Amino acid sequence: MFDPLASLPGYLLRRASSASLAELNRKLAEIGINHVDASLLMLTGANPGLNQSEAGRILGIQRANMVPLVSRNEARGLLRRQKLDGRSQALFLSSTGEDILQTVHKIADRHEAMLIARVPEEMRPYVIPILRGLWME
Amino acid sequence: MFDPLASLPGYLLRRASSASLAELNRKLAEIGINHVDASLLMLTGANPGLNQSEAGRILGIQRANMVPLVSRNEARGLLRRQKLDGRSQALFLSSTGEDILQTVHKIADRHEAMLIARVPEEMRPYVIPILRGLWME
DNA sequence: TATTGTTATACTCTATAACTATA
DNA sequence: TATAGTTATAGAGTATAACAATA
Repeated sequence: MFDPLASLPGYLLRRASSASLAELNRKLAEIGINHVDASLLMLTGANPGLNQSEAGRILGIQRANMVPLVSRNEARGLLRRQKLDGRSQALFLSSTGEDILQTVHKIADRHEAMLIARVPEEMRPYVIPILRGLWME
Repeated sequence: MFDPLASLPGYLLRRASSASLAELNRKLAEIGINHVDASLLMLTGANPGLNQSEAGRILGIQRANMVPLVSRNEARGLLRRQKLDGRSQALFLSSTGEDILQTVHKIADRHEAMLIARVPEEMRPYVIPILRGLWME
């Protein structure tokens, strides 16, 4: 059985991404969130007060889809919204959110370490530059 | 604005994969198929007569989800099914399927070349080994 | 007993269009 | 006019459970 896809970077990218995501979501399920929630918490933790649309642009999530994402994390008590002006609202972590973010970082670090460990040591310095290159928009 | 996700291989993997996939699907739309159809055609072209479940296992697609995938490509006249024994059926490309596969290969080659071109030249030899490493199952 | 193909279904993710309120 | 947030909805992708027929 020959797999002609196994030498295509685009295909490998998709399979690697999907496997990594599934594994990360299994880990994050322990604290009741998924990888999208985690990315929003990490972004908000690093940029308190950014607004919802900015967060969406950085995360590649459309305005309309930010609504249920922010709402459920607010409902969980992890995020809060604060009116910036009449139309935009700033996002902040609650104190519970700050605590959860520590755990998120631990889980993410463990996950990233597991990923990188699968790459031969001499190639590891190239992982991030290569992935940044492949991520074209 | 600081993006703490931009240095996480797992996150870069996801964003790179999603951007690459969207671009590939735009190209494949010209011939009326998507990346999953393309992967099935390529696999079947390389392994005529493999059965539906085998194809699903290699492509990471569940049995149940192979049904509509194979059906629509059969309905398009690209694939045909042939009874192997009472329960399994072998997959083959039709002659139209063989023709379309040539175009698929051209599109895929163009896509992969575009991807790889975005990686600094001295790092290109590491792209496939790194992605294979990151693809853990 | 395990496997193949199938159906039906539910759930998540993402995309689009339209609306309001505001800058 | 352009932007922020929102609602509603449609489509695609994926996951699960169950079933019949067959190895």
